[in-house]
Amino acid sequence: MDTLKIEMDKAALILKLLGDKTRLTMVKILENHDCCVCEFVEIFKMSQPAISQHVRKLRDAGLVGEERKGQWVFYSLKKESDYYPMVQDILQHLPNQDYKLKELEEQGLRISCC
Amino acid sequence: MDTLKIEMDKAALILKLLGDKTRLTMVKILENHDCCVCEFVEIFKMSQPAISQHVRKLRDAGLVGEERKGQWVFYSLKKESDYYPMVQDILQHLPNQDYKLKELEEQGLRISCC
DNA sequence: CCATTATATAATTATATGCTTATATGTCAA
DNA sequence: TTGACATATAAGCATATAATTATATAATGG
Repeated sequence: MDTLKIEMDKAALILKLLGDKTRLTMVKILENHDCCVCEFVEIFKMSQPAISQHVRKLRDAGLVGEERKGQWVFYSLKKESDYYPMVQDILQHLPNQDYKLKELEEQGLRISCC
Repeated sequence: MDTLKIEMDKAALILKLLGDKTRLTMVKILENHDCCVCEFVEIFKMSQPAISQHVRKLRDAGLVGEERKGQWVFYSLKKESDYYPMVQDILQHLPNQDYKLKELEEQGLRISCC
């Protein structure tokens, strides 16, 4: 048991963040694929500001990083985060969400810039 | 990867439950020791109803079980829960909380009935 | 039965959260 | 520069959450 420990306060904050179906699904998707905001808008059938606010919380906690590519901002899981090992352990218990991206591709809505 | 998967909705609910410092600490303590409400009251310096409401949420989710022993009701982690494997994976990232029970014992407040 | 101790529940309140609408910022292409 | 598209931010509102106080239930021991 030489895993790095996370302070209880911080762990609770991270779990609260992940304790929202939208954000949890976002993170699960980001496990395998980077995504931009407009893709999430399509996937979750949710307004752009709502999505923006969710990813901001994930970013503020250091769970995801952002990278601008032209008009788009792509989000990715930050594997360097102190919390990443715990997040990974959580994600492995969740069903793969790739089908959501597949649906996007079929509709021609997947962004593959650059 | 043959771990049983948890539906996203349910996983989010469990994570939200654990996304509270008090409940998260309770569960971490219960990992090693059963506890009764009055012990939690001492540990968290919190009112009895507040504690009661927290453990109720954990019980409603099936994360903990209760067993009456005389005047006391002891709570324990339910290892049979579908969520237990995920919970276990989370707990391993948290610092041991046994010192909280040690403090109780030193004050003679640990309940060891039966 | 009564008093004490432990726990649960109900009602209330303050704060947190997540969404909406409106608006601002940023990039691209004509 | 202007218009279109992508994203971010701010303000407002409705609901959820966690605490408190008051009260109810349950077990124990005189």
